[in-house]
Amino acid sequence: MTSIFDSALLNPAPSVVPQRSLLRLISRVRIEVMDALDAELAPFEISSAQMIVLATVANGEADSAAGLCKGISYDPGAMTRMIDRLEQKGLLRRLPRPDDRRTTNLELTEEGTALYPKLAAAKEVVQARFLRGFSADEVRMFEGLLNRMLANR
Amino acid sequence: MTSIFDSALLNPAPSVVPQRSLLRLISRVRIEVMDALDAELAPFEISSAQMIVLATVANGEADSAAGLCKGISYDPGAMTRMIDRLEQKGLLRRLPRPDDRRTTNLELTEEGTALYPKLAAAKEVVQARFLRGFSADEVRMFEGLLNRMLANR
DNA sequence: TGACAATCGTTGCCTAGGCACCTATATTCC
DNA sequence: GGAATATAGGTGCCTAGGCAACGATTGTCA
Repeated sequence: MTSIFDSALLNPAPSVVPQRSLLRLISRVRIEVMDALDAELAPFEISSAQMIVLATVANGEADSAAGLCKGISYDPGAMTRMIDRLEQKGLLRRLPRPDDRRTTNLELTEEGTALYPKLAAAKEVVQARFLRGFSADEVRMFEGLLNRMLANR
Repeated sequence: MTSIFDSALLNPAPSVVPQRSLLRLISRVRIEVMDALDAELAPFEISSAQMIVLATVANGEADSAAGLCKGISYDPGAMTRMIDRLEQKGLLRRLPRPDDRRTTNLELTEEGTALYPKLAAAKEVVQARFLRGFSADEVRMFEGLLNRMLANR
């Protein structure tokens, strides 16, 4: 699950040329992390993208397609098709909402509910792997720097 | 130029829910940075992906399609078409290489050479914007943490 | 109330990367 | 030298997201 944007801003030959640009470095870290996550999720036949949706619903951060789109910056058309796929897999369910007939509520099926913890565990495995050797302070500092970048947006 | 993978690992409603996961945070930072870069490059009608290729060639980090693919983790088929596009735009040129007829050398055209500094400047603008308020030490530390993540891969 | 705007989900079309496969050429190694 | 292997680039097919447009529904407000 790797696009040129993942490796964006030039990833010189892996670990040959030193990363000179923070932007490059961030992109490169992201691609590595995501590839690792995809590999970790492969046994479940779930893509990162699908996990995102399932997790967002599982965590109660969204209960409709529109909510999902807002929450994770996703195209509504793409989301329709994404939900189709997850429904076909039997992990997610669309429910009519009586008080607003434009919207359909989303909820995990029993199967989806059963699967999700395994997906979340896979994510934790990947995260822990990449953070090997980081102290709690370093993780906090890292988060702080990333959040400051976001705030600068 | 934003995919769900960009926002991967759940980006809760922007700046509403605190980012709890480093993975999320990295993905979110990347998407913001890339969106900003795309916006900055828009006047030149160049995508981030195209800039990556141009920059890699301009910096002498690759001079063939295969070199580009290795350097930035890109699919050969996609690269063929990418180069097609850049050639159509008159920014890049394919040249036969006498000593290896499998390969075609790549080089920027005059137009490409003229354009590239503007693209590089756009990237600097974006990077500087996101690093506002960072001390040199902080940038170094940030790079260090990212590189340690890569080393943990 | 009734016109207008906003929202929700969907669809069709376009773009673009991933993968499998192919041909041509180079390299390796017996 | 010659067969096997590797590499370079290209093509077709598939998937999937972005965008524009649409119908249905709901909200706004004059």
